[in-house]
Amino acid sequence: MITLKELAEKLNVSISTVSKALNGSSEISEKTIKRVKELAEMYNYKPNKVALSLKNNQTKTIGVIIPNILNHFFAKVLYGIEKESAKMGYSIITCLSNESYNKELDSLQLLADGSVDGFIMSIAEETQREKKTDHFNRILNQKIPIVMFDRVADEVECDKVVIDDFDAAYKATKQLVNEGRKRIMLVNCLEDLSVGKLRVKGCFQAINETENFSNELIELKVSNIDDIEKEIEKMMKKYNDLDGIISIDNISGVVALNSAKKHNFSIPKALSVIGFSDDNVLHYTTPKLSTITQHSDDIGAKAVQLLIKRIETKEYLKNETKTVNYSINLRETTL
Amino acid sequence: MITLKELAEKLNVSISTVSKALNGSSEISEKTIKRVKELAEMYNYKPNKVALSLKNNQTKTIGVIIPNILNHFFAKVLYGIEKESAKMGYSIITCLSNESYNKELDSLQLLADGSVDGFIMSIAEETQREKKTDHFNRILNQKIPIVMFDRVADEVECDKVVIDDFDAAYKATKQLVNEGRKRIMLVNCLEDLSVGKLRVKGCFQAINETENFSNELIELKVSNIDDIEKEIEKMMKKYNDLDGIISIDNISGVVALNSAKKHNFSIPKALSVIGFSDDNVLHYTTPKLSTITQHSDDIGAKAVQLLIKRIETKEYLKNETKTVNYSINLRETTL
DNA sequence: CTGAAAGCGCTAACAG
DNA sequence: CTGTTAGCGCTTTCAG
Repeated sequence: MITLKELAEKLNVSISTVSKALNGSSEISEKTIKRVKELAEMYNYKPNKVALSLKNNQTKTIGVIIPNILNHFFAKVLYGIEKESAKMGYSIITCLSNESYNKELDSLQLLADGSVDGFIMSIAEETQREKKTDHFNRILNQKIPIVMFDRVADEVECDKVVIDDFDAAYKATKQLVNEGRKRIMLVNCLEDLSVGKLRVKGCFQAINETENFSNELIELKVSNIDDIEKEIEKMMKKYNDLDGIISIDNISGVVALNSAKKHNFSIPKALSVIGFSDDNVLHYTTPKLSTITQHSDDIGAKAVQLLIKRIETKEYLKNETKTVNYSINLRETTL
Repeated sequence: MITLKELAEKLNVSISTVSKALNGSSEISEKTIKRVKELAEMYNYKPNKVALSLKNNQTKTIGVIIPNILNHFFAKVLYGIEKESAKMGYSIITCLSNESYNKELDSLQLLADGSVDGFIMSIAEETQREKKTDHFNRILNQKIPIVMFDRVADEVECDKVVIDDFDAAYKATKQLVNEGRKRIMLVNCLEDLSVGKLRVKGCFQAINETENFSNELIELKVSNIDDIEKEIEKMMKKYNDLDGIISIDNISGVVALNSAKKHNFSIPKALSVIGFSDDNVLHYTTPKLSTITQHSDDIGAKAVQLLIKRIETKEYLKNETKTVNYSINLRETTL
């Protein structure tokens, strides 16, 4: 890596002349500019990013904190974040909280030492369960903006990107009701999460609106994802007249579908299944699972746009919450 | 964010005194150290990372380039990389090449401006198909170390982390042969990749070793992952006496299993299926898929260890290739 | 048109 | 024990 100083020496001009020439300043003669640029090209000069960051007091880097990268939803949001950031000339530093409050806290503090210009994050499960928010406010007080997506904290004053989780779950349940399903199982692995609560509310709302309460919603809460298959099978044995399943997370819809097949439910004739997800699960199921599709990459892209706007305008009041569209894809597991 | 200078002013001492006190230098009196540390604590002083990077000429940051984050294998490697890096006090800047040579090139050049101390990467499909390696050597010439994993370029002199792909595929095929399978389909979606070539070789080796060539291996090459289901089904119609399937990538084993069930193959009685993967696919299949398990997080961790060793010893000769163990998990789709 | 100098935040050699 | 100074690589104001 060659520096301005070294270029200056080779050219017998001053450092500042080289700097100005490279930036095409009108203070410098055409001839000098050309000479400088040629040599710079030859030595493949690139301004040192760290020095620029120090000088400009901005790193053009975004800190991203993901609760669980093995969840396809978050992987796809990250995909969206990276793509949009690159387009806007920003890099991303990625930290994984692995659902731990302490790891989330560490990551936030670590990167708040001047490493990043702002954060994009989804809150760790432990943090939401224990309702911790002080660490967010400390960062915000340092004038480092945060954009939260998916799992957000309403009490924290920052930008947010979400889908209308209540409405999505409501519509999905409504679909089952309209198909004439009477005994619907709600598989809930997201009990402690903000999104989970909204989705459950949406499901119950749809059921409560049915005439003379003829429809039943049986909620299966699963706290440990590893138990999910066992728990679902238990329910299928207990309620052998199930005719609908709605899963509000990324995985359990697929598991429920497989279990239902194993128990010889005819799908979708006798039993409908609908899950949350984006499209990748399609590779894994027959028949193809009907889903609420979240457009996770759009969520990531929107978060980047909000954050960069905030960084570049330095406008720290008036927070925005952007709602990204979802879509309902009825495929082969609904009527 | 408070700076040394500001602390110094408040304390009426010089900047260097504050710096030394904070670092517990023996040059400074106990009393001053205490005074300084208390104030620093109070104002939550943290040394500016960018300034440190500039001074020390090292960023404590690793550039990670991933071809496809939506592939669970890479997500899990990233998980391993992040975890190990954090443990070692490094951050990671993540770029996604999305299998594109240009994006890979851009990411490499972008971060080689002093943003990172080294790279961990797996090569983009396009790069491997077109056999491009110059861009790696340019980075290496700048004395920035690279560790490649999974998809590696043998011609490039750098550290590498792989599994014994040949052997893994060989053993998996051998398993089917030993079960008495005679007509085995090899599903190959990795035709252009270094790992794919090794695995295919391993499969054929196992077949060629059988007595009087009684076993047949039918290779199905699929270049576009979206066609995979269609192509597999086509083969199942064409060869209705298939009795074994080996898939050398992460996804197609599951797809093949689902298709086989749809075509009423009795599994594993009439047909065995074995795939590459790590454990997540288990959530998605009944019966549970037998797999070659790659321990992807170990691959990531090993890569970090190699890279940091290289960074901190500044020893640029003698490259290492580490082979990470795999395991064969025979579950419910093999005898 | 070109150069000297200051400063971003920090460390460390050297002077006092 | 404390302070001054130079320097990491760069931009930018100001002087020439």
